[in-house]
Amino acid sequence: MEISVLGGGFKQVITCLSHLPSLSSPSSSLPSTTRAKSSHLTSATPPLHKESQIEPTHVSVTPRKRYHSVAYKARQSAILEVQQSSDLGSALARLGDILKVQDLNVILRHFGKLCRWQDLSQLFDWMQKHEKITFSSYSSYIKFMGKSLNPIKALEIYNSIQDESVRNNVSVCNSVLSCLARNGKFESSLKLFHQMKQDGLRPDAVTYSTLLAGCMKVKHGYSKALELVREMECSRLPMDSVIYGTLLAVCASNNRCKEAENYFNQMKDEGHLPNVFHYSSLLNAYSADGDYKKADMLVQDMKSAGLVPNKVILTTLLKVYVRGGLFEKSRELLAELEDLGYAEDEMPYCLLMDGLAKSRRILEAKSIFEGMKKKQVKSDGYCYSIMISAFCRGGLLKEAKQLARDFEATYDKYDLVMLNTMICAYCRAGEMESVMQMMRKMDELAISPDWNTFHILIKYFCKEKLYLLAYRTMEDMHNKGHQPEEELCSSLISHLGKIRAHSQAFSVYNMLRYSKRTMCKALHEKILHILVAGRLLKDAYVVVKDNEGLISKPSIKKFATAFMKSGNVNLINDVMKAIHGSGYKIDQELFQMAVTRYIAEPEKKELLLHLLQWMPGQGYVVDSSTRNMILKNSHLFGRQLIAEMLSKQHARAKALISN
DNA sequence: TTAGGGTTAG
Repeated sequence: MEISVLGGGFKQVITCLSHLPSLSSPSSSLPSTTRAKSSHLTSATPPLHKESQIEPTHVSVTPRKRYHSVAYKARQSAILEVQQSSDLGSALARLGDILKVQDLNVILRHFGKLCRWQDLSQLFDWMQKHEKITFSSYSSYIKFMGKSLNPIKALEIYNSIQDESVRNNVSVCNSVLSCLARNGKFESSLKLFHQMKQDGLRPDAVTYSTLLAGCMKVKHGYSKALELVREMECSRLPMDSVIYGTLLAVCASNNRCKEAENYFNQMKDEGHLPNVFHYSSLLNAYSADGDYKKADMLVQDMKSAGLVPNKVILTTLLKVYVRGGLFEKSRELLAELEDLGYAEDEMPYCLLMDGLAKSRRILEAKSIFEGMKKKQVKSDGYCYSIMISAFCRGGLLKEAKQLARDFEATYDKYDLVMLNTMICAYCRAGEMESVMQMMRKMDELAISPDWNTFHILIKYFCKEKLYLLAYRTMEDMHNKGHQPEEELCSSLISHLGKIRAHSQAFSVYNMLRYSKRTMCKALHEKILHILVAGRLLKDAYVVVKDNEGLISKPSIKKFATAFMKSGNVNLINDVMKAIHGSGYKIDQELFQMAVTRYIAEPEKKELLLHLLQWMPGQGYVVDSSTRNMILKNSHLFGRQLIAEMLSKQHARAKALISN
């Protein structure tokens, strides 16, 4: 009955196939609607080859291919049997001989599409073992490895390929590169790409498209993308609409608004029609600087081209309006989103609330929040975190606290953003107990505060004069890979200095020093004072040595005096050289102190002799009282040597005077 | 006959 609505060709195929028991069953089990839908297969255009191999029942609808050889039918039936078998191993043992490589590839792709990773690997291993494998087997298998998030395995497979023609096959290479790029290993994929080219790969447009897609998620992605585009141009590979799409997305994610616009126009000039995604990327680029005039024009242009703005387009437009401070227009657009059923979750509301809050229009944000709660919009708590921050920002701490409590009562699940928000709210409200409670919760969930929250916590602890707690928090922050702001470090260093936590102060100084941030000069001097006060003279020496020319003379004098008095005697000469090197003119008092230390420790006589020898070369000579002191104790050092050195210094002094 | 892209919102 159903068959009568179909063309005669299809009817005949059904009749013909029904002779084969294994093939007739899937077809007859189709519901009648599905069969009716399949009627397009009776049209003159043959179905995709791909499809025909996976579903042999739909094969050969064109009259020319209506009848197949027995061997062909046997293969098709074997493909189905292997695909449906519950014991792949035995199915392959039974049917492997009938199946050609291309049949096995069909099965391989079938498993991949259905995410049957176990079967996929088992089949691939079998194919390798029986040497029934082609480059397309590798290409498909590696692609699916990438989808199953196993880039290491994919790379292993690729590296194990011995046959050079397969290794350099462009589609195999593209698969590997795509697999690395999509699994966040963009740098590795670029490296491999260069290696592949050296080994003989001739990249095609797909190769470049793959690599360009990787540029989206990385830092400096835009400049990398430009390099790739230039390389493409040099190889005379034409741009197509896919590549333009990728490029636009790269521009958008790197805030390259002007460039996105240029590519968009270039694309149109070359005759490629932009689709919703192209528009969306460009619109997203506009949203970065809130250019609502351009955004409006673009959406208009899109409509004239016959495209209907979808949820993403309209939400992005809302973002543009919010960024541009057009709150009235934003409200109207939000209403439109609601009418279209595009505001079923909290996101568009949050966008607007956040924008209002950032413009200090807290009460307006609050009214949006209340409106969305009244409408019972689906929320996972994000709107709470926005409003709690908003209340904090507006100094409405009571409201913030109340909302935090509401949130705690409604949701028992905390996520990173919420915990950060709550900690910030409680810090602002001065609720130490609640802050600690939230921190414990973070600990339990193995979540760590974000950069901003760390700052707020540290500032809060400083305000409460809990400097050691602030220090431990900063240490934690540093260990988690965050770089604290210089100003915060500087103030914590001062506080720690005041409570005589000298080594902790030095540790904060070092966190800053070994980060890539620039440091203001005064900080070196500040830490130097703290270290000197704490008698951490060796550390102080390192600070002086590492910051030649950045420390004032009085500070150097203070340090040097402290060092000569009680620093490590073995480093006295080094300190002399360091302060001289930083342009400080060493005075007699310091020399006298140094000599006194050496006299007290005669076993260090080599050091004294070294100092005396070094002095004249730098224009220094000992004064008479130091000289007398040395002479008085010269038996400790060897009279002859001392006499020689002092006479050298004397000669130098005379020369200096006559000059 | 194999490989490629993409949108919003922490």
